Amino acid sequence: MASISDIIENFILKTLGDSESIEISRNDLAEFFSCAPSQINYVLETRFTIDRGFARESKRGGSGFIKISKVNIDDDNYVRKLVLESIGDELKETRMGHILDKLTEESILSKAEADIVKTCLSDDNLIVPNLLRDKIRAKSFKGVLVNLLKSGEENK
Amino acid sequence: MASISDIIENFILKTLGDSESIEISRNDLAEFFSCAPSQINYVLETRFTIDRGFARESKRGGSGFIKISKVNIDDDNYVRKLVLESIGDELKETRMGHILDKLTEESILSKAEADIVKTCLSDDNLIVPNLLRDKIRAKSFKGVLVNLLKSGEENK
DNA sequence: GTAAAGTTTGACTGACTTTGACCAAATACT
DNA sequence: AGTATTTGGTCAAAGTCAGTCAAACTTTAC
Repeated sequence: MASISDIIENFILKTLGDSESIEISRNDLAEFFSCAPSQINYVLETRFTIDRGFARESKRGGSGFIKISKVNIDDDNYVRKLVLESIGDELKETRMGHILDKLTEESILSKAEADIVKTCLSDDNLIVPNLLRDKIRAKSFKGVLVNLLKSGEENK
Repeated sequence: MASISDIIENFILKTLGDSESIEISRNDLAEFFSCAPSQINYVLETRFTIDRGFARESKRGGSGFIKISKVNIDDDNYVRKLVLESIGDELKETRMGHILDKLTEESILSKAEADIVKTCLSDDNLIVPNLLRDKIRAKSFKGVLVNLLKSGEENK
């Protein structure tokens, strides 16, 4: 069964549709779904993240709003940023999943390729202590991304 | 005599029927059979394994689930043999390279896909002691192969 | 009859969700 | 300006699922 959070996520996605961005009212949405306002934040924080290709802005006070926009990526720069800044020395499975989904959406990787990475670097398969797992994943995943940049370079 | 585990196994098999996959609730099932929830895990771990042609996914927390899907292992004999017999518990980088080349030759994998696996599971990236490295590689690589069988099944 | 293998149980852990009390910022109205 | 009102933000507690592991029990094999 879908949770409220899932339902709200889908509602927002649908509302977003093909638009580049939308503005919502946190309180209105919360009332519409009969949930706590902070539930809206929860949905935004867990589903409309940078890794999944969204950016958020908001304003408080009278006629305040929450704006959700799609991040449009210049391929190389997105990947480069991931490698150089965003990922760091540790990477959790969930976060890698989101990034891979985004890369697939942007046709930087095929779904088959993304699935391969997910499998290779899953918690299940990386049979080592937790912290080390995240470290290996970060290193390996960045390796894949760097290769991506390299092979992209060849086709120019 | 049929143990509870056998009964649960049959129940799941029957529920699965001709479907490619089903989602169950661990707690509901446990309550239905008046057993400990972990008994469900036991059934899954002993009966719905890769070797028997099943894959599992799950989510915890509110509206969590356990998803069981079929994997057809009988189909592609080469890959199947690799998974079940040939690879074993350890796999050296060189050998994996050879296998991947073979898979590419046979058009079971694209070169890009093979390269991704090579990168993910290279000695360079798997920053752990040597023996452990080969173990991780064996497990991860077999995971990739099983997924291959699984997705092969979907395209029919 | 004993050892090994398979099964059952439950305590503990971890992941995800929901809720509400309290906080901070921006506007609207004196 | 100063204060009330209207937003949204944060955080922690409670709730809801599934995972793990080891001890106890049962069946099977020898």
